[in-house]
Amino acid sequence: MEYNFIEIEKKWRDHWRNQKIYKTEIDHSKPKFYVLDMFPYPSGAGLHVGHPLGYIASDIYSRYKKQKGFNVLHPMGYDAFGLPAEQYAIQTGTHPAVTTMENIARYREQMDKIGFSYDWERSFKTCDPDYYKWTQWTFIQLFNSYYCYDEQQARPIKELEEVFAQQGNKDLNIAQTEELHFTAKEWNEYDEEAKQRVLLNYRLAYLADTWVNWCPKLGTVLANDEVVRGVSVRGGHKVERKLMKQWMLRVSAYAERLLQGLEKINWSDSLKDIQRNWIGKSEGAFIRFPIEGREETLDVFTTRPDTIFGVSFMVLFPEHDLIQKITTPEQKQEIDAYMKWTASRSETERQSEVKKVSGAFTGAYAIHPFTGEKIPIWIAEYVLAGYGTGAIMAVPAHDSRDYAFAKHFNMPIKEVIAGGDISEEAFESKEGICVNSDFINGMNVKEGGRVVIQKVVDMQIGYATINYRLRDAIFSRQRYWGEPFPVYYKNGLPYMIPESELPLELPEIDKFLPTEDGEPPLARAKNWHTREGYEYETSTMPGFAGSSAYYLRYMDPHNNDEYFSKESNEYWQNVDIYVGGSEHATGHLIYSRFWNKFLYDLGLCVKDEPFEKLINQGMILAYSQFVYRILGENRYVSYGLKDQYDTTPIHVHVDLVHNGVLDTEAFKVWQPEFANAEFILEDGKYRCGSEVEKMSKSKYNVQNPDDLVEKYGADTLRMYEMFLGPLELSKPWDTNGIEGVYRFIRKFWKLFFDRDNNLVISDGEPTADEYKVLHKTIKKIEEDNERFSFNTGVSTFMICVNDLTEKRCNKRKILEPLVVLLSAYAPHISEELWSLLGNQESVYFATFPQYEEKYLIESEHNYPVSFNGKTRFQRAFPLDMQPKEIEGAILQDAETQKWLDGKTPKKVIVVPGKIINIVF
RNA sequence: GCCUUGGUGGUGGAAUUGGUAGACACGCGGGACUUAAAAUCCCGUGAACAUUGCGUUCGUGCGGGUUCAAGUCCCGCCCGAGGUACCA
Repeated sequence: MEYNFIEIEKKWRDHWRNQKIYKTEIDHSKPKFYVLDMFPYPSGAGLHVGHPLGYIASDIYSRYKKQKGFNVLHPMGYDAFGLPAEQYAIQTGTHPAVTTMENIARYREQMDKIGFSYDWERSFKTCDPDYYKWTQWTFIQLFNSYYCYDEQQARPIKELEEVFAQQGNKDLNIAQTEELHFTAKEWNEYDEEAKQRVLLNYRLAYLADTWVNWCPKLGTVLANDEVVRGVSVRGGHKVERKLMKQWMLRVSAYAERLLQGLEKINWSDSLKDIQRNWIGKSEGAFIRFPIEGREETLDVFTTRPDTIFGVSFMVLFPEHDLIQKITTPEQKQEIDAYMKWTASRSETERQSEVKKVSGAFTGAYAIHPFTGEKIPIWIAEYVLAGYGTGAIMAVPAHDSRDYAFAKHFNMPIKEVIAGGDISEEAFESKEGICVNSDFINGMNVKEGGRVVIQKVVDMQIGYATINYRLRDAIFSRQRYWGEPFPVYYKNGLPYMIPESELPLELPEIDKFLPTEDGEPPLARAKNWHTREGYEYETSTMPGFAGSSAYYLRYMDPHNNDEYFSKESNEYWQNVDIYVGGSEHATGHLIYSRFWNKFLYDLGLCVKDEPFEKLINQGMILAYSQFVYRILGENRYVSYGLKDQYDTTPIHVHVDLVHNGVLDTEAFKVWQPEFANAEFILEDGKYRCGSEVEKMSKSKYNVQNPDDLVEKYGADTLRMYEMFLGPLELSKPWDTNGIEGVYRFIRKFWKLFFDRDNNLVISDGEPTADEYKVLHKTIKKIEEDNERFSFNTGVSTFMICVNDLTEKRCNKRKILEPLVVLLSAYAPHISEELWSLLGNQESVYFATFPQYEEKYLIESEHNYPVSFNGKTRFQRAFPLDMQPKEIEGAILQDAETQKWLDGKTPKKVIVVPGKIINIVF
């Protein structure tokens, strides 16, 4: 029998589907293991070879874990709400649901061809009403909760109402939008509307006027993680700052837990660091400065209370509430002009001119709490609205931004920490001795800071506090293709529709554009909400709403009464291995952790963290190939000779190039303009130039997995994608090496057949040498699998097969375990060989082969060594050993003799610490 | 700027706790089979020198250090990739 992968793969694909081999159910007799891929957004372009990289790795691991006796949950679904389908709908009028369904069908077809072991019965897409019902449900729970810092968890808002009625909001340590003060009496006298308004200040999903990233081109607001360097991640459009009433999620309340949680999960340090930076915890002090001649105070947050004697001016962000109140008539014009100027500047402009100093003086002065000095109050763009109090005390001697500002506007720079030279630049070190600083002179920075904080506490003008960079997430999008909010409005205040009415389905509308008066597309919907006479929310939820807890839904995807059953969650717990790209570090992976922690607080799920271990697969780039056209001619010159001519490089389709050599005939046929092309060759060949770029249609470098599956088979593709290099690394796709893997697969196949392609398997007892090969392979593959090192895993197989081919080994006792071993990597061929060996059940259910140590120990580098009275199989010898040849000396104890089995080694060659060879 | 990574043959990459650096594969060169090609198989392939068998020296971005032993650990640089950036 020839190795006919087309037939074999189709046969087993059908078999797996028909027999529902990959159906997973709760099984308390086995330990669970949950392996998850980040589900894809089904785009119109289909999958290219980069997409399946992570899926193949997780599939190998799932199959491996299954073989080790775990009950493995390995699901797949689609992140189906999103901008591209909606943009397409606006252009063509095709409903996003239609586009999405088509794309999903294509994705599914492509994935099926690669032989994944997903349990497709658990699959769903985020735009299914059955699914987003629970996204909406969670939103309602967020709305009905507040966050208690003392308990470090979310609590029902009802509880808070009772507390307010009894004691007002004094001394409550809870998350809030702004600081309010009211007594129980005041609360009880509020009418319903006023109470609701106050409660919004504490809800975990709340409505507030916020400065948002508004993208006019996309017609919607964007979250911080959706904006990079002042432009939108999707499309790269300009983003403006705008004050809008938006739904927000109080993610910031969870900042500390999100930070702490990182300690107990197994993610890469770099990813944890990205999250730590994003959360941005900084310890410092809140200090209240009096303003000369006014009742209002100027509140600042600083991490350097020790530098308070170096303050030479104060700065507010340009839209700060205080500005209108404190600006003096003389300065009014200047301030107004400055505010007008900053308002006109887009986020993009601001970001690109970070180094440029600008600002204006309000004419007002703050009073230094210790010295009584007058400190001028300025406004400037470099102070941010969303961080701290939106106001700073500027200490130019010890902060480079304040330094630049002081230099530019000619303000005093006063050294208060010794150790630097402030004549040229700010001294920002946090080590040093306080000078020119009254009662903290001579103390070090830390101590000085402590004393200052103590002092402001005594004076009741401040306290030590912690600030986080993490902001609340903007949760409204002015788009159609997303989850509708289960919200209606009464007198401008939001109310949730009852849970019994969920899901609130997305209505049909005639056009997907915003309305003429700028309302989101949903405002076009007619007779949608059943509540006549009330306004309803016309925004929809952002992309991360549906993707924040989808992994929980896989545990119990068809449950219509609950998000997921208690039983299923107690069994599956959380994701053991999560595989996906690191581009989600500050978006999805923060929101998911937040969402999960909230559900944990509700008592819905048993685990506080959603993803125990995270594997980041690298991006697959592509080599683009170039030909060099001589300027103004239809002649093309080979890469090595191109410098002798005046040429332009032209992208050429990668399929026309093999190992850097252009197939000139195919090139002529490729496009009409090349039909009469002439070539200047080197060594009789046309060599192309190449460059590493992202995969893109226009660069003719996209590699489609379907083509490769057709040419080499899915098993070869799977193994080759793994063989390419370490999973985490970004690397260029290079089809050239795939032949090597293909050769290996056929070589493996040939072990089972004779010259005439008859199955010939011997039942003979393998030799010790053959066992050694097998056991070494098993041990190595197991190690490679456990650390997700599938590139070395593939190599291990190759070495083993080369070895067995040389030994002409066709013994069942060797080959059968190898088939099981290989089935995680190359399931189709393994399944075929497994059944040819006479097995009835699918190889998917076979257990991982065990090895016997007696053969293993004979492998190189593992020798029994007696040390401290124990015999171990190890490489290293005691440290005092010198390099030499030892004649029998170290192998004389009883244990070692037993292993040597009467044989006497002639000579043992060691380098210090390691045996190189034993000569018998 | 700050944080995180990484730098090994012509190429992708091995080397798990410091222990024969370059596994495995591609490419390249040579050979066998063949009328020929494809396929397959075998040999060689870090560099330099030496060469009829052993062989010698140098080699993991650069410069130092620790160690019997360093790609791996420490100190100081250089370069690349990713993240982040007026976060007070």
